[in-house]
Amino acid sequence: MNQEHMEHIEDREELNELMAVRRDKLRDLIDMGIDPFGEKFERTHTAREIVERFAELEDQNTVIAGRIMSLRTHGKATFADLMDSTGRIQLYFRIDLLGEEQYGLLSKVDIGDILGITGRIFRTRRGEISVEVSGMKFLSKSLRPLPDKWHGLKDVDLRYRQRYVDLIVNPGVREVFETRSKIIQSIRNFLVERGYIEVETPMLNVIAGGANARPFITHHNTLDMDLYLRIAPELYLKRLLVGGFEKVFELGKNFRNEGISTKHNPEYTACEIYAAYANAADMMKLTEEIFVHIAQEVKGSTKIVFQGQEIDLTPPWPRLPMLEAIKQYSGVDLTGLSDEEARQAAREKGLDVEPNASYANVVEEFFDTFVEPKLIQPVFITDHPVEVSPLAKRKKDNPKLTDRFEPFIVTWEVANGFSELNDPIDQEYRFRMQMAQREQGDEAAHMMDEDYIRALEYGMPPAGGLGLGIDRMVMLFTDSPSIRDVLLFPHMRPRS
RNA sequence: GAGCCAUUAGCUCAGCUGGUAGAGCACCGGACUUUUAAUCCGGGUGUCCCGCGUUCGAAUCGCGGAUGGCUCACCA
Repeated sequence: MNQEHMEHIEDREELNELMAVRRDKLRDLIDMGIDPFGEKFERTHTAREIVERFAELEDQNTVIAGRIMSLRTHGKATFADLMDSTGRIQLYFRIDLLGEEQYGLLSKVDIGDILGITGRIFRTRRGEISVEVSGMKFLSKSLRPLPDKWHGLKDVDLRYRQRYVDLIVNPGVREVFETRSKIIQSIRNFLVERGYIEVETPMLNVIAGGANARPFITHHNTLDMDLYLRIAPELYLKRLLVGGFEKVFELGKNFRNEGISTKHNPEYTACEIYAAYANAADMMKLTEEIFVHIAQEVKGSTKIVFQGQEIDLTPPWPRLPMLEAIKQYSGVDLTGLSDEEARQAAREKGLDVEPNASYANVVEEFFDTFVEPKLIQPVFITDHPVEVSPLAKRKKDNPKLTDRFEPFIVTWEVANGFSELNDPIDQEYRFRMQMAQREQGDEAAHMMDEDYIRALEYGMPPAGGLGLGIDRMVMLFTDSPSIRDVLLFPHMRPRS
């Protein structure tokens, strides 16, 4: 600890009283020759182990470490709660056991300090499993006060910006992210066990393809060229099917330069899965299996509760063609209508449609207005119009529709899949249609990807593809109403 | 991007029709050797989000701005 360091401790012009007091204690510890920021510390138990295995551990010595979450001083005895990643355990300090000097150090301990503790496991008169402290070591002095021990941190702005504090004081938050980890791990295990190979494809793209979305633009200095952050890995993964991989998946982030909402974050996690020689029907079954697998692993049941509603994930989920869903929920049959007829039908139902809206636009509008808000229990919406599905195979019996599906749960689209279009000639035509839309101002329409067409020209096996929205799945399984609750550091505007 | 709402102590929140800034927790001093939202006695620690305006006087009223939440739009 050099002179400069010591001077910085004094440098507290900006500090409020609470922080100044903590720095005084820090200084006192240093003056006593105690390092407030200790080193590697070997533990013998966790808080949870001590509680769960108390019968066999009673009266034994233990070495534990964690953060002090509360202090109750009673003169010559003090109680404290120590929290580690497994839970809390009570500490009991006595002056006659520690001696005056060691016991006196407690006056330098603040809520939030990280301590290493040696002691004997016992149960207090009131029945609380505790550790009677015989030795303590400062592992990290905390220089900022923690939020209210009872009310915690509620200000959502602060919770997201200072997630580290949120995690310390709101125990449920850690559980959400533990569940998130479990979900991702169980998807990975599920796919690997079935012979899928996990791959990584570029996130810096020359062409942002595989989805309809506006991309972020970045710049490569030495190449002096702009690049896009990927909006989907789809086109790369299907190049791998051309190359001979038959079952691949990628789990990672996509970046979309779109609005932010309770269901949208600019960067989000998706899992895309491709299986050669399969089709949309196979991928729907895979979707059901994955959801059931996760539900069993994290909930132990295929019935879950989301915001008070019971959701039954037991397969099979109904398959409902989009036009039938619209007929069912709006009473209007849009099958086979011309653009003008479709616009007329929309106006009759009081929908606001652009004068040049296409049939596909009208179908989407009907779906979003009348159908989507009703889709609470799991259902596959299938057979989307070809115009909004530029990478999906057309249906054999109706080339205006595609062999595509989107599962909906609690009104959210949680995935998207289809029989992959492997005809390079039709694919080139579809890209041209997309470019026409682009020219009409649709920034989210596909860009032409000549190399992808070239890949298809070598021959891609027929395949089924599936993209899972991981964040929404985590929301569903953790009963979280906002995507920000399942992202450790959701995107926030910087504070001035 | 639009509408509505919020922003007061470290945290959670009161603060009426404009009149010297409040509580609980936390913190500081004191008492207390099995407490657990420990208790008891004493202490209020503040850029009332920022700026401008109205007024004798603004946390409070008006205008502008910042950040956040919700709804809508774009999207997954």
